[in-house]
Amino acid sequence: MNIFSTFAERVKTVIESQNLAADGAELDLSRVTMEPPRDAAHGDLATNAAMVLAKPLRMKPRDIAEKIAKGLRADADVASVDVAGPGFINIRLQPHVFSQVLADVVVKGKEFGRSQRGKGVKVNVEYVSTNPTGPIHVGHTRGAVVGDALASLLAFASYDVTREYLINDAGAQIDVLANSAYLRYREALGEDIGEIPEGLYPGDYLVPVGKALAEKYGDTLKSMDDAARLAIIKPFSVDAMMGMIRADLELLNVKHDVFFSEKTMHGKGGAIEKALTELRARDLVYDGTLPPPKGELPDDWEDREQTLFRSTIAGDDIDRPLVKSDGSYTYFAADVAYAADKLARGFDQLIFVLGADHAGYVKRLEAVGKAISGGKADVICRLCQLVKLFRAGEPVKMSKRAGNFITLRDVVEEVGRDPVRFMMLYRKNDAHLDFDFQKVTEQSKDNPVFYVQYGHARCHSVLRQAAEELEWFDGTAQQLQNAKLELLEDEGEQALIAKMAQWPRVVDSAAEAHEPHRVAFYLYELASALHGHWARGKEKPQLRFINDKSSDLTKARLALVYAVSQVIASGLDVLGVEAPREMR
RNA sequence: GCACCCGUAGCUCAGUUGGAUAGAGCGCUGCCCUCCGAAGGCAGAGGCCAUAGGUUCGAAUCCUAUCGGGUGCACCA
Repeated sequence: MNIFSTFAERVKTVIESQNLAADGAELDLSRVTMEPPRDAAHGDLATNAAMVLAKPLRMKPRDIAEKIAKGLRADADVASVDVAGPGFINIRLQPHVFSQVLADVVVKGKEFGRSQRGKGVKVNVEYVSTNPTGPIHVGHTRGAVVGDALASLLAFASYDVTREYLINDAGAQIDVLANSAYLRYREALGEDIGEIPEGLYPGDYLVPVGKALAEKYGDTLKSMDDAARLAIIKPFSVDAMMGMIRADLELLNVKHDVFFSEKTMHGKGGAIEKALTELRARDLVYDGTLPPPKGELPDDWEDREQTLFRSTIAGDDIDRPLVKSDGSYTYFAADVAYAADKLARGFDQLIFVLGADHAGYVKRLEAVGKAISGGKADVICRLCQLVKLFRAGEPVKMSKRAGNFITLRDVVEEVGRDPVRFMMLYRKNDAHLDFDFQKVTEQSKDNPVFYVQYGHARCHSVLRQAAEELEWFDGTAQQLQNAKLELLEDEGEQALIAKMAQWPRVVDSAAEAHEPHRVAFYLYELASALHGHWARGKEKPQLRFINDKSSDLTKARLALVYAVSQVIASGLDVLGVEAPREMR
């Protein structure tokens, strides 16, 4: 039950029933919103309806507000309505409405808050997509977490979500990988390979790959010609790297449904060729020349006719080349074919979670999606800004020298999966983020991860305690479903219920804005409301959840505590963070 | 040179899609444990929302310009 959307609908019904427009014209009510007021003293709900309608109706906002208020007062769920400020309509609800919300949470548990926004919409979310040439670098951690959480958020808003990873297994970097692995293979056979030459990957992670090659093929690879050898080593190394990458992602609880190989689109009669032929027929691909880049000309600039994609018709700065001077496809050609493939699979939205260094690709990706789908599909790009690493306040230096870079695995193994995930989501994705190894593992209120998880654990601590102390309670939610929730009259209790009532709205708006960080901030607020109320029980023992005078009151409060635990757990689920029942 | 992102308390950041007196955490000051987890809570001080214009009933939010920080810029992946 989302009280904001239900009462927004009721306001609209009131407006329509009053025929405010003199000429009976249709009113545009799309801008009418229902929000929690900034100050809780104003009431439970506030709407801007009167101010939004002032202009089209050519009436004073406060006059409209009074009319709408009159209509709302007839609603049995409404306790009082005030018109305030420039024309806000503040609504105070009858207590039974909040009892209903709480009862709804108790019944639905973690399903409370699910939104129907995305019903019937097929969404593809692509994230991570790092090159399969080594372990995942720490720089990709944020995109991995944001992409994964965004996908979960959309799924919770009932979108039909596919989580996808593009394996860039076609380019020149795969040759480098194979050559590097070959070197390690020779090393495994007992050769002294000395320093790793410039231009090859020096990392230790290729040592086991070399050994595995030696075990499987003996020394037979050495006598082959380059082409034959590469044909064996390339897929072998890519598989090994992807195995490592998948293990890294699993460690961070990042999931994908589809791992899509770029290589499968190349070659004669492949997806790229087919896509380009088809797009040429639609005049989206043509042969032409590009204007030279403005400013400084690159040394090797060559003015030649090439195969171009008409991305400018959809807002890109220039049309983009599809074929390199050596006749092979550009990376962008693969992007085009890949987008065509996704669209052919029926996706309505293509979402890309990218690093900030890929900001330059946003326009062309959007252009590709728009051009190929004829404007029917949405392309949405979310950029993740850089993460700066700190250790106890000191910046962590990363040198690019051999093997001396920090990997995703390093970070997760040092601080744990939950702190990494939560902190990566505790910022707007396009804002810079400072990540301090020390701070994120601190078990104190300064650490939001801990603070929220502690809130969940505290709830379960109460439920455990109650199950021990009370004969009639066995700790299950079923026993709380008939609780007399109207007994929860304390302001702290009501504040908690009101906060939980916002959860469906948070899910809805976060999904719409593609901003999973809103969930993290909401959880912090909810945990804060819980901790605050808890402390009040210190000063006023009669507010404690377990009340020795009234089992009815105790039961209602246990229902409240249970509900809070469910909403926190539900939010943490979306973020992919564990909800522990006790802290250790 | 061009494009995109960012500029909010001393620090790190939110800000409900244009709404009411701009909010948290840290740090600072002063309080609260015979108590279901003090691993917590309460209160106080702290602001020209980078700057200057504009749009309107109303702007931190939208538009333009300027300043400052970041990222990227034919055929790389």
